Amino acid sequence: MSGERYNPRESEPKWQKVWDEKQSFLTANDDPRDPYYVLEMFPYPSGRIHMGHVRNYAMGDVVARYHRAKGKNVLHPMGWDAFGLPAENAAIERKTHPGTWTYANIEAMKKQLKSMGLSIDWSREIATCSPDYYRHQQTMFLNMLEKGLVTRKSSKVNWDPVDMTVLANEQVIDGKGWRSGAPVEQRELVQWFFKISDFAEDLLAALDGLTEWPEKVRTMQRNWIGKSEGLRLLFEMVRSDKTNATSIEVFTTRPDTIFGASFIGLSPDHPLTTQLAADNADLAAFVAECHRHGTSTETLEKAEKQGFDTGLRVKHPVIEGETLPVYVANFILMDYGTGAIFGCPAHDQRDLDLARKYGLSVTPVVLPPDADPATFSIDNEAYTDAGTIFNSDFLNGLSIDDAKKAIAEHFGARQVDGKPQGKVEVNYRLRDWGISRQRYWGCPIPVVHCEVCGTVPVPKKDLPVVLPDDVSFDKPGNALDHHPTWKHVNCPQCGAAARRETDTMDTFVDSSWYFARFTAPNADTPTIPEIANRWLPVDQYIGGIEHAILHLLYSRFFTRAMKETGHVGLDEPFKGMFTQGMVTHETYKAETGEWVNPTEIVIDSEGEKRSARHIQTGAPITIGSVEKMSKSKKNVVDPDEIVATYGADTARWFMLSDSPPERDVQWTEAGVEGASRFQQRVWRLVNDVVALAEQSPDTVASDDKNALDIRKAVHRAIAGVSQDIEGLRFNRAVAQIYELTNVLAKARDGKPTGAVIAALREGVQSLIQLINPMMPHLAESCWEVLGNEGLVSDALWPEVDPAMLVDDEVTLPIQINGRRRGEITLAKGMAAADVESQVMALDLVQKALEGKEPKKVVIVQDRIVNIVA
RNA sequence: GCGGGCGUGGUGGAAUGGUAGACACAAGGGACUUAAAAUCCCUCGGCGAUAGCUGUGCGGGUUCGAGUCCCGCCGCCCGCACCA
Repeated sequence: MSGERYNPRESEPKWQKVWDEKQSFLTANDDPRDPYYVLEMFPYPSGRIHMGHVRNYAMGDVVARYHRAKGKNVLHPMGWDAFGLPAENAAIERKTHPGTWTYANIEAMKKQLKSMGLSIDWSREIATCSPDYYRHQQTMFLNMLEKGLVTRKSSKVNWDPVDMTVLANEQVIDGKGWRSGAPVEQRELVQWFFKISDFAEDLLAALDGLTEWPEKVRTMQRNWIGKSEGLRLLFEMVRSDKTNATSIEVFTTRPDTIFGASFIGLSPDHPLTTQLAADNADLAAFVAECHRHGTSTETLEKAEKQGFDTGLRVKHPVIEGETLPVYVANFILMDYGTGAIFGCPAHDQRDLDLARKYGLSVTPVVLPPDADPATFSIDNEAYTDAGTIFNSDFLNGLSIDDAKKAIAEHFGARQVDGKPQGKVEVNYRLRDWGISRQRYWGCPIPVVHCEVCGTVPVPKKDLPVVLPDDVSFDKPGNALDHHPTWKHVNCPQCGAAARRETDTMDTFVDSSWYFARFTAPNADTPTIPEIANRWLPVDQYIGGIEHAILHLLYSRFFTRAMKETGHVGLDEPFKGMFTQGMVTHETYKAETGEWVNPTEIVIDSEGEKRSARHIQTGAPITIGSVEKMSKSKKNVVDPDEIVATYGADTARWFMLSDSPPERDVQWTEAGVEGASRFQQRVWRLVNDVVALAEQSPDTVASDDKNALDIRKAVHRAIAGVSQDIEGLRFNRAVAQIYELTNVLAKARDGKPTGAVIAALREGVQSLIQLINPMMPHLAESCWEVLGNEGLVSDALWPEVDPAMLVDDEVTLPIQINGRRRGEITLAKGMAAADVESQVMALDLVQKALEGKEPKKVVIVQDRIVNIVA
């Protein structure tokens, strides 16, 4: 028996079947135990899982199985983020329906996930492309429409010319579409929006309460929301025949620098610019030029500051009799603030660049600390740091903050055009969330456009608005719009011929509430609020950092919107958030420069030197850098092959060991083999101990020192592993399990007495329970060998005996002048005076002191002794 | 440019201000074997024969004591980026 190797290929499917048959991981909503909701970001059904999924779901499963063992009612569901463009591309390439392709992929991936042995309640599985799911999304869209959380407006949008659809700001990365990578163009389109900006302040403020989120993610969201406090300020215009506008409104965060103002800047898209350009061909050409360059971020960055003098002038608001020129400038954005600024070149680099180019005045008004007001001047670098206001009449001598307050009061009390000249205002960078996508494979937006009644919601009794099946992807663009009949309907209000909305929703809408749907996946309503409120927020959410802004911010907004529409009773969907690192692998390159897959090469090691050659041709292969696994670099490892070769437990164990979970992990063949060896070691240990116990049935002399040491090691491990799993430090939990295994194996090999064997028997029992969340199949097999009734998956987590964590002796390091010179083993908790007399009596101490008295003796109880000679 | 993070053996990484390098991988040596695989044992930051000295990117500081805290550099990574 003990000679047999553990065979995961036999054992893993066996236990998966047992779990299935016993419905081990089904979760009841009415279970009275404490609820615990653990969720990993659901996958896009691309057809195959990758190692990133394995890592993500291995972590989630550890958390789920641990809390199950701790007696919680654990919800651990899985679903599919099933709408999206790849299905349409596949439809074009393979002449299949996007749904056919998607559901086939779901089947394939589900099989793969099941082979991992995850403790998932598959009865709650959802696919966002199913009408059973998206009908509720349509209901909520209409609820949100009623509540004024949805608008339709014409807006300049990011247009992806490859995917032929609109992208949200968040989906544009470095000026390129997040999926297609194509440079994004600006277009003017009528779009549906969720009014996420109404929640900007709340979304920002509530970040402080998300204490179980990574600081990095919170920071990224804070920056994205981009709150800035400033002043809206009216500049009175000097009369001109070019326009009848009487004032220009600007937004500034630096009103304290108003005495240094030297021009007004307008966005090329400012209404006044547009008006002036109508009669001014040169200005029109300038604006057109700005638009040409205005699309990609890269060009923006390098673009020179350019301005166009409109000839208009405004009155300087605080310097009597002085006027300022009005420029149109290429760097001013229309959709931030008011689309107009006042330029203070001395204290803003962009303004300075423009001022130098057009010879405008540069007056410093903030004096750096220690600078001499008589000689301080600005060269080609604006001064943006703290200082004291000068050259500024009634603001002189104030700090920047005080000056801001003073000038806000000053302008608040004055009137221009019958309004206060200045008004304190808060601005956010966060824009409304444009959800319209000109695609077929998405959730239809349930409205009808009627010439008479305008935009009419589809009556709720007519939901869901279902996607038509008979679609063709022969033409580029929106197949829904191209469908011959689908969009032609009668107006639900007046009955006249009308047109269905053919935009579908951004797939980020689908993933903004799936976590709520899991709590009642078959309900007739989007949620059953009492049930959702019991489960939510998700106790532990785990996923990739790439969703730090998009998905997590949208979900936070959507949860608030669901609260306002009565579907849930809370604001924040995710109490604990964890972002795991990527899975990386070495890259391999042939002499031809082509990337080569790891399976096609063999590594030769000679000492520490490694070289690679092609298996078939023997051609030399260059070992390249370690990179994120990607198809393009061919440095991917297929989870199916790993499971087939080593088993799921080995893959899971390796994904959890060594690297801290938030950091990248490097997949190596040697590492996997190490994990696999450990699996065999555990199997052997358990079998050996069982055999020993059978031969030596008599038990327990509890004062046996060796047996006690084993028990202590076991309980230390239980305590440590529990803490590490709760803190998501899986690599440290793994290390502690190794440590315990080493202790137990050593005891097995050391001619164990009856008492030791009894302790060992208990020890391996606990060890298997500690291993269970990580290698559940192995654990079940060992559990069986140990002669337990039932499944280890159903067993409660071992209890820590606090008495076993206490040592009555402790070994203190002895430092002399901060350097370690020796150690002493004393009774734990010994009084400082007693410790001192014991330590001072030591030869090594007396030798070091050379007969002198120590200057000082520091004793930290049970930790350290430091003697200052 | 702004914001955040990180820098520890050959490698991945441990270390509530208290014995730096737990645990693992790689490497080297040995045992068992006809041989191999598997397994087990030993060594493994550097210098040194030992005692010892030295060592956590670099330079300072606080402290009885610093990988950890503070200041200043250097390097790498990530995010945002004409947001007034």
